[in-house]
Parts: sequence; C-alpha cells; structure tokens
Amino acid sequence: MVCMNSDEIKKELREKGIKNTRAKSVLLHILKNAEAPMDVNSLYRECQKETSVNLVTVYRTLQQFHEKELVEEFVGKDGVSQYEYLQKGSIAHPHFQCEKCNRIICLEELGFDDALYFSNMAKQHRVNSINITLNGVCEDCLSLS
Amino acid sequence: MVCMNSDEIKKELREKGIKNTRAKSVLLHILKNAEAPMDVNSLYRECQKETSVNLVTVYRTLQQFHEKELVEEFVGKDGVSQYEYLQKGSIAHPHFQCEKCNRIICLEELGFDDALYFSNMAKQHRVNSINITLNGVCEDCLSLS
DNA sequence: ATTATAAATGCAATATATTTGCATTTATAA
DNA sequence: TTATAAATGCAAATATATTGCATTTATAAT
Repeated sequence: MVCMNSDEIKKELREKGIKNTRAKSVLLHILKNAEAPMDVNSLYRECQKETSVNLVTVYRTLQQFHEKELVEEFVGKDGVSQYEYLQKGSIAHPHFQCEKCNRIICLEELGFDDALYFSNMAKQHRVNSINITLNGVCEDCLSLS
Repeated sequence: MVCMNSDEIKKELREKGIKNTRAKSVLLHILKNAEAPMDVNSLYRECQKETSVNLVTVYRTLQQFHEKELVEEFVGKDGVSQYEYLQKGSIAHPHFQCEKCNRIICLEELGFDDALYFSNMAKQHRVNSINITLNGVCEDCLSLS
C-alpha cells in the first residue's frame, strides 16, 4: 500500500466540508495515489481491501468529490465513468483509452493553454471542463495480436 | 423534412454492403442532415416519424454504421452515446455539451492537424479516433438562470 | 420472374451502470 | 455529552444497451 500522511487526507476532507469517515478517506487516498483515472469498480475493489464499504457509498462519494471539485469525471467510449484526482492549479492532460482492454493512460500535458484555446471556440457558452480522449489500441494489446 | 436524393442514400448503403431497408435509409438520412451529434432516443423519435421501427433496430443500425465508418460515436458526460455522420476526408471538430440541457453543439475545426498533434503523444499505441468535448453551460441555459 | 440466402427486424429477456428511498448509524460541533 | 446533519447499507428502481431467437425481407443468382 502506498504511504501518505493521513492527516493530510483528513485536512483535505475537512476543508471541503466532508466528514472524515473510513470510506471517504480511503477513497481519497486511492484517488490521490492513482497513476491514471479509475472507474467505480476498480475503486470499489481497492477500497474493499482497506475497509468494508457498499458500492452505493462509492458512487455517492465520487459524486460528492466531483461536486466539491476534488476529482474530475469523464465517460470513456465504453460508457463507464472515470475519476481522477484533481491536482490544484495543474493543467489538464489528455487521455488514451484502449478499445480492447479499456485501460486508460494519461498523456503528457498539451503544449499550449488548452483552457484558453478551446474556450475561445465556445465564447457564448460557459466552459467548465475540457475532455480530450484518444481512442485506439494500446501497445500491450497490439503486441498480443 | 429536409430533402435529399434518395438515390444518394441508396448508393452509400450499397457501397458499404448494407441492405437498403426503410430503417437504414431513414436513419442515414437523418444523420446526414443533423447539424449536431444525436443520441439513440432522438434518432428513434425522428425515425418513427417516417417509418415504424423498433428501438433495437436503431441500436443495431448505429452499431453497424459505426463499424462501417459511416458515423462517429462518442459518449457524453451524461453517459449517453452520441452519433454523428462522418464526412469523408473532413477534419474532426470539437463539441460542446451543456451540463444542464445536455444538448451538443459542434465547434469549429481545430486550427491545426489534431490527428498528427495528438497521435504523437501516444506514439507507442495505435490511435483510431480523437474526441474533444468541452463541458459547461450553454448560452440558452445561462440566460435562464 | 423465381428462388435461395444472408441480412435485417421485432419482441422478450437480459446485462450493466447508476440512482433513489428509507431506516439506521456516525462524525462533529456545540 | 448530546443534538444534528451527514453518511451508510440495503433493496428496489431506473436508464442504457445488448442478446437470443423466430420471422421477414432485400438482393444476387438463376
């Protein structure tokens, strides 16, 4: 298990007005240590390793984390929601999703200010988030075929 | 109803090895005339105006159109699949989706070759498609609040 | 024109992802 | 210590999408 100061997690939850329960702290911990976006099932499985929790609680927690802007949410081409910890002040990065195994890989940040660039395209609307996802076949699945 | 040479539709279906049935031709017609991506329900409702068709047939037809590369498919933040006629040789364009009313608006094409730009980020993988979606609140919903 | 065949369709059932209602428990602030 | 809002679990409901199977139909070959 990846290490992290539990006081830090506790503080982060309190700042957002979220009760410091086992489920919430474990989930936030998992999300903060994830190297790629995760779906509800993976998060549920990981969470179960640490504490007994109901799947509905995971759904509700992720919804709350999203509302409180702790995590970003997007839906992959397979129709499954993905969650990723939202690094404060960081620039959004694109993702690659494999059509065979559905795994998601983080790509490097764009070489330009995407928020500025893309928001200009939709000036008359209010842009809250930008999602860039490349779809295809990952190197692992390529080597299997 | 928007006009379009039905021979053109017929030819397009035949070229892709798809039987020229009422459901298929009506759906292709609707998709070709749509000014933005549509979901299954809108397509189903539109299709019903022209011919009696089962929802399953709409699903299966869209799946086929996607396999035969007649349409592009992506999933919005609301988890609903969206379909858009694939203009041959055209450059992909980003979309804006409203978080309130869920409608999708096509944005202008990127000012650079997105396929080249983004594929370079995922060199070790095979990139088949690129989806760029901005999420936020559209001008109509903004003016209501 | 007739016919054989694969493709397409409808209907019912199923699968999967996600949400909701409600009773109970728990963290936290007073 | 206690009152309260928040969090949780469980069951059921909802929404989206898929599958199996029997029947129908477009199309190409005759």
